Formats: sequence, structure tokens, C-alpha cells
Amino acid sequence: MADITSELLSRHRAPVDQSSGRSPAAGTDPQLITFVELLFFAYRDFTREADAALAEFGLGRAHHRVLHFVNRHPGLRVADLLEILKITKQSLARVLKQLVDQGWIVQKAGERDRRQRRLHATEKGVALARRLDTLQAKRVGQALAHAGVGSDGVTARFLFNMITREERALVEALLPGPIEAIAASRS
Amino acid sequence: MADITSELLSRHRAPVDQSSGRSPAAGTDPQLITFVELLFFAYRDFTREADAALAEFGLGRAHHRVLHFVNRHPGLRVADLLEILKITKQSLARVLKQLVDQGWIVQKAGERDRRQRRLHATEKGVALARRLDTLQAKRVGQALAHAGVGSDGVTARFLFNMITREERALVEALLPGPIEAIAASRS
DNA sequence: CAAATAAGTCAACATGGCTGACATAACTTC
DNA sequence: GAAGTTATGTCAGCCATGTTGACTTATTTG
Repeated sequence: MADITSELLSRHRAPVDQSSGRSPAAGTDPQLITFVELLFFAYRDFTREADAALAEFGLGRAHHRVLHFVNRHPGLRVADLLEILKITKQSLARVLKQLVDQGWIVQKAGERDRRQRRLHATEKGVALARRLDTLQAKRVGQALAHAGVGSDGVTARFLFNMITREERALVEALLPGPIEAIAASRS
Repeated sequence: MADITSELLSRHRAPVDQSSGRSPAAGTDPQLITFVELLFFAYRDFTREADAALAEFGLGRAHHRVLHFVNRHPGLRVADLLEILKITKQSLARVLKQLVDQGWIVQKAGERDRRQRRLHATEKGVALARRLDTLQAKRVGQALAHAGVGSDGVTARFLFNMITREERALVEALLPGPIEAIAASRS
């Protein structure tokens, strides 16, 4: 391996370009762009382990998202999933059908409204969801542990405020409690 | 609109399921799973505005990523982009070709090594990159401003530590300085 | 000069988004 | 009870963006 890495790693001493600098977005705090990049890299790696585990079963990231939220919220309806994931019914149907056919999720008609298909993870589905959750929770836990004083509160609030304002109430309703309670709890 | 939202929003009072709780991943701090979900929602919305702006030009998220890093690091090589984005040469080639054909990016043969195609954003490319950066930087800036005491340092360290350990040095080399300098600067 | 490297290319395929149109069952309203 | 609305499912096709594998070309390096 000889080696891209060496050039990238040595950039501070030997920049790739004569001008040596980054093009700043005029009017934007250049520091913020660094956070934008960090978020890209963080998410890139956040999903990689789970994706690899899912591939063992021929599943993809879309299946993961559905299984995750169904496991977290037993009895979730299809319409709820559409709100959460912001995808179309047809996109959801494709992965949901596979999850049901392969025995990860079961559908039960709603008791009050029998048009509804309340979704539940099967035993097998719960086991997979837990395995994936554990992978991602470990990464998050490790990152929080090294983030410094007040990391839980700050991180919870930061991520929550990245959500589009109109969506925040909806997300908060899915969480175990108000965001401020979460921000305060593990600190 | 009558209305999914109402059921989701009322979950704390009227849970969808008799058991009323979430299935915890045994052995995993259940609070951490909340952070996993927050990261999903944060990223979901982080990308939406920029995606919409890109659609005006018939471009997608993949184009954005390439344009962003080329703009940030003028003279970047194809091999560097592959390392950063973790995609294959063929995937990159497709979007890069479009960006070059449409005049967002130009390629210049390397001076020392004429096999290289050093990439640069054109004036038009810089303008678009800035516009997108500004959108995302504003969102991040707003989220940081409401995240509480020490938000910059904690968030920078949190996101950086979400990156796979082996990749961190590479990312750090792309940033304007060591992560600790970034974590310390805007605090 | 031979080998290694940087980049590009062709072909085929998978995943997961999208639109539009239509079907079915069950609930709600008049 | 008929008519309208709602929850869900489905067919068909398209697009963006990822993948593998095989091969080419130009250039640098040993």
C-alpha cells in the first residue's frame, strides 16, 4: 500500500495546492463547515458496522430502519413508519413485505380499527434489532464517553436541534421522554 | 389531515401497545439507543435542504459530496476522494464525469506527476458549494447555539469519536487543524 | 525496459428512493 | 344502508447511487 494516505496525512506540511488554503464560504463561519464535515464522517462510519451485519441476512439499511422502529414501538402502524422515515408507501412496502415474509416482523389487525396492521417484531426480529442496536449504542457510548464534560446533555440537544423545527415534536413523542429529560439524565 | 400525527404525539398518554414500553436491548444502556435515534433524525434532516437545492440543477447527494471536498481542498486527487468517500472508482467516475462535463469541476494534470488529475471547482462550482455549505452550516450553527455550555467542544469530540478509530488520522488531516484545536476554538 | 501506479472505461447488477394509477377492506357520516 | 373517507396494499416503471469484474491508457519508477 503505497499510498494515498501518506499524501493526505502530510497535508499540513505539504498541502496539495499552492494556495494551501480552503475556499471559505463567504459569510459563513468557516468553523461550522468543519462540523458539517464531521457529521458526514460520523454518519458514514455509524452505519457501516450495522450494514455489514445486515448483509449476513441479505438485508439492507432500509430493513434496519423499519425493524428498529417497529422493535422500539411495538404496535406501530404503517402510517407511523411513513411519517418517521419520510419515504413513500411503495418504498416502505417493498422492505416491509420482505421483513414479514422472512419472519422478522408480524402484522396484527388493530383491535379498535381492523384496517390497521399493527407491526411487531418477532422473537427473531427482536434478537436482530438488539444486535444492531448494541453495535450502534456501543459506538455512541464510546464517543460520548470521550466528548468531555456534559457530553450527554450537549449531544442530545445538538442532535435534537438539527432536526427540522416542525418535526421535533413528533420525534420527541417517539423518545422515552422530553428531550430535556434525556439531556439531563445521564449527565 | 386527520391524522397520524395526533396518534404519535399522544403516545405518552395513550401508548400504542398494552405493554406500553420499548423493548430494550438487553445489556445495552437504553439511553444510548435514544442517541442512535437522534443521530438518524438529525442526519435525515441535515441532508434534506441541500438535496432540494441540488435537485434544481439535476444533481444529487453524491455530486454534493464530491463538489464539497474538491472545493474545500483544491487540487484534490481522484484517489483522495475515494479514500474520503469510501466508494468505488466506478461510482465516483459517474458523478465526477457529470460534474466535469457540466462545468462545476475542472481537472488539471498534476505538475510533478502528470498521471494525476488534480481537481478544482470552477467559479460556478465554488458558488454552488458555498450555497450548500451555507445551508448546512446555518443548521449546524443553530443547533450548536442551543446545545448548552461547551457545545462546540463536546460536539466536535463526539462526532470525531464516532469515526472509526483507524480513519481518524485521515479525517483530522482534512480538517483545518487537530480536533482538539477545533474543539477548543469556538467555545 | 519492465513493473507499478493513477485514472478511466465497459458491462452488468443490487438497493432503495420516486411517481402514477388502481384495488380492497373497514370505518364514518349522512 | 348508501356514499364517502381512510388504512393499507399492489402493479409497473423510472432514477440515483452503490457494487463487482475485467480491461485500457498514460506515466512514472526501479
